[in-house]
Amino acid sequence: MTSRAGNPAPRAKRADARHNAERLATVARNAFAEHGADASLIDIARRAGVSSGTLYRHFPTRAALLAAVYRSEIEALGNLAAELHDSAEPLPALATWLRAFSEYTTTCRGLKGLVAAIDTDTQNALTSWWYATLLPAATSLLERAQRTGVVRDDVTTHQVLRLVNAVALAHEQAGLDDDQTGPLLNLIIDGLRAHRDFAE
Amino acid sequence: MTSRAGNPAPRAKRADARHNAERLATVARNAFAEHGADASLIDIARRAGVSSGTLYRHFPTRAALLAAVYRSEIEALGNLAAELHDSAEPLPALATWLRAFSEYTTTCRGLKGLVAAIDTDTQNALTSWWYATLLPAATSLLERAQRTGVVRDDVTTHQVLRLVNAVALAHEQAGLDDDQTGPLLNLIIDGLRAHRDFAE
DNA sequence: ACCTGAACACCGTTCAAGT
DNA sequence: ACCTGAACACCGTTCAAGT
Repeated sequence: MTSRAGNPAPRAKRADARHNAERLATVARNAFAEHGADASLIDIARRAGVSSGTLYRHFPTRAALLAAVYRSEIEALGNLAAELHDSAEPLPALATWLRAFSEYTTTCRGLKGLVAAIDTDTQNALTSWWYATLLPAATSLLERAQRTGVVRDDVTTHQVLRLVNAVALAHEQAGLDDDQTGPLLNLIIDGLRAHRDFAE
Repeated sequence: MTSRAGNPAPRAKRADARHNAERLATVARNAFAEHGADASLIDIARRAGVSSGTLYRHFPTRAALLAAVYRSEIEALGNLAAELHDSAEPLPALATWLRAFSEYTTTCRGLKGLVAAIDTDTQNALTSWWYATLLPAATSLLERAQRTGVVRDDVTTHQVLRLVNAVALAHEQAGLDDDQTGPLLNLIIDGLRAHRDFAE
């Protein structure tokens, strides 16, 4: 049964390996919070008390580490999308989700780096669980709003995520100060709405 | 007369120094075009046939090099703003300028890094000529549009520049493909317009 | 006045050698 | 199966020593 399962047999890790992976993840979470998604990997390994080789063994890529660190946040965003899809009107649902998404990436700085990897790493992203969680979540809300006619239909999910993430990224490196991101998010959501007249 | 001028005496450089600075700038322009604003400085020096120390002597900071490389583009944007201020209605003037700004930063990849430095480097930016060119240009158009009531008044010039630049940045690292930036810019400009009703 | 090149302090990534 | 630590190939930045 185990060997015939669809998933390629998770294959329980050895105790020490599991411990190292966990420790790396928690150290990484702090490091990302402090230095952003570009935090030094070598420093993370050092602070976790393991060699750099061990970090690479567990997390072959930076995106893999980021995804592991922010697993629960990503899943929460996935669930939120499902809830909003059932409980709110198309436009408010999308708006609320985008605001939540923005809050998450602002609170968890590293998350922005992962979202940005959607474009950088498309090859790997396509086969990763976090991509399979986040993209359909956003897509379901966006496309519904577009079908209903309340949101312009010339934008894709990729573009919207990119846009909101870009705002968060720009804000991050601007020296986070206060939550000045509100007005810009309102601007974006307003811009998303289907427009009748357009100034040229 | 020369020594009593307001500017701190440009003080003609020695011929070799001037030649090195020019060569560095042209090499840098290529490097930035190829690798973006993060292009390796050491590589630029190498390709220009000078030592890294020489690069630092002429351009003590990355932003200084970027500003030197994109001098004409920055001035062109300044002039364009003045023209549009006189020749076009508030909203179209702002929209056109933002589109031009976006085109410039897309064509000259490194320009995005300079604009981003407005936030990173505020200290130095405040005293730099490019800042004194770009910011007033954008501000004059934005504030006029706000006074006229056609653009929402809860955004600052900083925010708008940041936003447009962020879109360009995100688009750059997404693998430039085609000019997919059009729809997003339209979205932003649309969002900038003063809104009567707002969906929450 | 200007330039060179070494020096310092950092990276990411891989891979033989160990347990 | 997992880990270590050295090795390789890169950075940015500074500064004595030269011309």
